[in-house]
Amino acid sequence: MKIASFNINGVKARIGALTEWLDEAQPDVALLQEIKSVDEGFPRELFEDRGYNVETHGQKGFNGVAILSKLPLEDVRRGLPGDDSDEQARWIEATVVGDSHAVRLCGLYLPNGNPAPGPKYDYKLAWMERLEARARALLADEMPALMAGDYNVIPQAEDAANPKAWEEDALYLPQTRAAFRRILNLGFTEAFRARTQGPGHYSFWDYQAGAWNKNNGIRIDHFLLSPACADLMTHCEIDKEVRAREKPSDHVPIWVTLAA
DNA sequence: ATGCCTGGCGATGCCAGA
Repeated sequence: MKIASFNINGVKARIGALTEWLDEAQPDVALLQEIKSVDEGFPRELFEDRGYNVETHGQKGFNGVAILSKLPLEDVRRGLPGDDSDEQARWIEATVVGDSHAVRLCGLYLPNGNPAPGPKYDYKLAWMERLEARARALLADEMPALMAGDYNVIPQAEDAANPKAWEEDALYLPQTRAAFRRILNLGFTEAFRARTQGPGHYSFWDYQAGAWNKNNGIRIDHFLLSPACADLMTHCEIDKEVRAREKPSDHVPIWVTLAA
């Protein structure tokens, strides 16, 4: 089972890039972030025509997440628990049943948090506390589970081409990285780092200042796997070349395969 | 030190992104 995550930076602006990638990468499941669309405006037929079931959790203008899946999506839940007043669409989860295992799939778009300090950074840290609580509950369920998406977290210096430039940034502040580590330390495996070590691996390049041409990137899109899910992982890769195409997102897809 | 580029909204520049 191939499961991909992709921050597409606007589904309507990315119809060409998104369908081209889907047709060639052929993921069984795609977790999408930043659809920037309300549910009624999501071009679901485009994906249904390709054999995908579609579940969205959108809002007007910003944010928004979706799941495309060739397998039926069961027990779909929208919104990260823990704050009923939070109106930002950043979390969706569902269960898929593979040949040998059912897997709980969570798609997330973690808040950016800039500028820090400030209310946006407070919201980011509070959101990460709620994420930790949900992560604990997923472990307690014992079903193989993963949480994938745009974490807006640079975990280590090696995950940025120029880490010095990020020292005051909400993506890399010590408190941000500590909150990310607390979730890993519950027992989650960061899929990419379980397979690939060393610097030079990125998932985002800014549109500005020639970041792509200079390979001035950061690695902020991640898959976190529960122990039962990590046991099933066979591959984890980043589709870097997607960033060089026409009218690209500023993020590229990351994917895992599971023996599920 | 700041903007660089892009999408969305909606009609004009501004906000948000990272």
